Amino acid sequence: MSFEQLKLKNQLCHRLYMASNSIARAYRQPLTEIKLTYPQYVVMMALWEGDKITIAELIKKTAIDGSAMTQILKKMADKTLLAVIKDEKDKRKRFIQLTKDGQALKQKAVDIPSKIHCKFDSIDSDQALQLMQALDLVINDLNKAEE
Amino acid sequence: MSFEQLKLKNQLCHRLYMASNSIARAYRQPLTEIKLTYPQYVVMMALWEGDKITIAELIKKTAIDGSAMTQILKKMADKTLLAVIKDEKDKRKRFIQLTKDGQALKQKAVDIPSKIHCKFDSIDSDQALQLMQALDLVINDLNKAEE
DNA sequence: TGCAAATACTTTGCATGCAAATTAAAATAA
DNA sequence: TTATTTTAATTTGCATGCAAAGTATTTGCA
Repeated sequence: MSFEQLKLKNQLCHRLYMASNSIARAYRQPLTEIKLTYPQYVVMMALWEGDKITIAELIKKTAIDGSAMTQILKKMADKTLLAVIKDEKDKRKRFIQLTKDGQALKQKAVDIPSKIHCKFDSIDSDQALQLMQALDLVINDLNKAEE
Repeated sequence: MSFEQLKLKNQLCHRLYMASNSIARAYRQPLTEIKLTYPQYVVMMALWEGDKITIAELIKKTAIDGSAMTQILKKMADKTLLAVIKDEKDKRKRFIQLTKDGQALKQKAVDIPSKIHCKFDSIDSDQALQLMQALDLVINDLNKAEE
C-alpha cells in the first residue's frame, strides 16, 4: 500500500473542504448586507420555495443538522423572518411559516446568485451543471452508505 | 430577474455544502478509531508530506483558518502528535515538528483513503479526477476574487 | 387496554470556521 | 535611528455541524 493516496493534492475530500469554505466565504459579504448567515440563507431559500412545512421536512430539504436547525430557527424567529407554529393534530410537529418580513426579503436576495456567479471566470454554466451532477453522485453514494 | 436561481436545486453552493458535510461525516468513523477529527487529519496529512514547516506554511497548505489552527495544534500537541518549536532567528515564527507518535500514526491512517474510496459506487477514478479539477477551478476563481 | 418502539424536536458538549481585535517581533521608511 | 507598517500568531465572540442524551407524543402490538 502506497502513501501516495495520503497526499493532500490527491484528496477529493480536501478539495470539497476548500471549495465549500471558499464559496461560503464568498456569500458572506452579500449575506451580511441582508443580515443572514449562510445556513440561514439556505433555510430562507427552502421556505421561499414553499413554507408551512414541518421542521423535519425543512431538515430533509436543506440537509442542515437537526440540532443546529433548532438554534437557527430560534434566531430567525427572533428576527421576525418566520414563525414556528405547533401542529394541533400531531403535537410533536411544528410548522414553519414565513412572516411578511421573511417573504419580503426574497426581493433583496434575488441578486445574490448572480453576484456570486460573476466571480466564476473559469467555469461556464454547462460546466457548473456538470459539476453539480457529479456532486449529486458523491452525495448520493455517501448518504446511501450511511444506512 | 427570475427567482429560478434562488431555488436550492440550482445552487452549486448548496451542493458543495452537502457534499462537503457528507464526506466529512464519512471520514468521521475511521478517524475516530485513530482519535483524530477531520481538520486534525488534514494537518497530519500535510505534516506527513513534510514537517518542520512554519504555522503559516501549514495554514497555506491546508487552507485551515489561522485562528482555528492555533486551537487545533494545541490539542494535537497535547496528544503528543507534534511539537511547536520557536524559531530562534525570527521569534514571530513557530515550526511544527511531528513526534514519533505522530510519524507512527501514518501507518494506521494509510488504509483510510481506500475505505472512503470504496463508498463511491457511481464514480470512477477518472471522474473523481475531473471533479477535483473542476473544484480547483472553483477554488481558484473564488480565492482570486478575494483580493 | 397498556406498554415498548418509533417520531419529532430540543438540549448539551465539543470542535471548528471566521471576523475582528490584540500581541509581539521584524522589516521599511523617513 | 526612530516611527510606521507589515508579518506571524493568539485571543475572543459568535454561529454552526454533529454525536449523544433527554422530552414529549404518537404508533404499533401483544
